[in-house]
Amino acid sequence: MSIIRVRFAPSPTGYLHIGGARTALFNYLFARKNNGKFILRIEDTDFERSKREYEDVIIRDLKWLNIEWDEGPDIGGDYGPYRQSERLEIYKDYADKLIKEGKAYYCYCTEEELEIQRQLQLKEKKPPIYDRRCLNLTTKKKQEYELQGRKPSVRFLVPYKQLEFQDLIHGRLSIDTKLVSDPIILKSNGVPTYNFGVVIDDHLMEITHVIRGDEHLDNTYRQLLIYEALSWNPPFYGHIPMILAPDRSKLSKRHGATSVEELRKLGFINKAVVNYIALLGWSPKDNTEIMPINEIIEKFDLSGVLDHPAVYDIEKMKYFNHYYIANILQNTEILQALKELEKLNELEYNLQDNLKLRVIELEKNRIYLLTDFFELFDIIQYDPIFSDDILNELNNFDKNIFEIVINSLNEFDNYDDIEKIKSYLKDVAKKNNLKPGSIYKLIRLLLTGKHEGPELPKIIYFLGKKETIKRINKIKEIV
RNA sequence: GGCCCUGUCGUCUAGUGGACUAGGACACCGGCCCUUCAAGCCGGAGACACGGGUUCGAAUCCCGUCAGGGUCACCA
Repeated sequence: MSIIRVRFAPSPTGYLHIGGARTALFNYLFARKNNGKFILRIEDTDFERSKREYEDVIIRDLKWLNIEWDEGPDIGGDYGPYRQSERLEIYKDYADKLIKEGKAYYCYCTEEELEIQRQLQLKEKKPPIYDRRCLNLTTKKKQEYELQGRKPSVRFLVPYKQLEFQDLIHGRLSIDTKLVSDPIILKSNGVPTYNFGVVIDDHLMEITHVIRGDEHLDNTYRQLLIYEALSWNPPFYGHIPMILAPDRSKLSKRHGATSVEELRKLGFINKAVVNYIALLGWSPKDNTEIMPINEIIEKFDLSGVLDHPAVYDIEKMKYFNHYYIANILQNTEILQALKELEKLNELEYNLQDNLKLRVIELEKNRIYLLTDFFELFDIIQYDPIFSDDILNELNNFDKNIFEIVINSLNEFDNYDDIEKIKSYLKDVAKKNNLKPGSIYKLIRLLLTGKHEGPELPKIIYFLGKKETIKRINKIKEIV
């Protein structure tokens, strides 16, 4: 039994999004679970749209998710190169071989001609299938085209038959290949198209299992046919269901945060994201949800992957994030993530690690996104900003309560003990026959300019006596 | 339009002919706690798309209908 080899083969035409990340993750899980190899291959044969910077972003984001590959463009391997743009001469030989054997043919049709043809067929409500007008071109006609300056593309000649294969997720699938149009395998500029490139590379890289999105289901038949023409054994295929937007349409930018980069900027934790997307279309036998990656690997089973699409629900992912922050991550891990996040969002808090760590410890139970920590950071680092409404509210407060609050805070000394702050404030209220809520509200407003936020004793604790008094005196002058 | 795939609470799912009064999680609603917003704890509401079969028995098997998605590029 040869070793299992899988791959993730993105084209660098955009950011790594949730769907791609999940496909990569399932390949990674399958490889790790079966002690196989996971390969990253860049499919950059579309020179118009491919950009090196996208490749960099994809690699960076996969790394952020801790999805690691054994071979790839950045680290090399025995089956390289791992960028299709660096393998161009390989494909041409195989295309020539197919032509020589009569399994492929030159096509001199221009893109415009093909487009007209397609529209015509569509208009007649017929499937847009290439009519093979270039299949039996005479030498004379070919020369004529060449003289016109036309450069031919190479089309694969689809043999008509009933074709079926066993999909790892959907089971037995079949189609009548009469419905499959002869695909172009080499563009007129000599660059392979997707359907040809994957076949050649998957074979040469000895890929054993192709795990990819459902949108490739129909491509599989074309690819299977090419394997057959080349007398190669095809890999196993597993088509995982797509991830849909809440409105059940294809997930895209307009549906909010769908790229890994955006999620990171919002304050998601990599482990939480991985855990969540692993559960999109798959669940372990025992229905556990929160699992560290090694447990996911251990429990992962491709046959347990569902065959119907899943809707992406960022709210549930937020809960996972909350759970990881509150219960799983070490404070130092959170601190590290916070630092990266500050850099990413171009924020700078001049707070010592020690202080940040204390904020983390005291706040992590109520935090959903890492960015939520910044709320308390802001309070500590910056003076409050008062809106007119808040100023108004402060003016309407009983001046006596003002005095009581200021005096009490001045007399108090145990600012380094949250419990003592808490009980002290309670006592102050009691002694003066006030509802605790009223003085809490006032102090909160004075210190932060807001109605909501972290627990008040915590705020006072982090501000300390000096800063607390300073802020109160400052606002007192205005009101 | 052809072809292909799919259909369990709003969402992710458990379920593989009897253990289903259909279980869990997020979200939602209510309560407790309480100095705000939360978090936490407790409770509640909420689904087998529809119609036919097969069977003693169907969420589970078959057929049809409807609905959703994918795909039909010199994009991947």
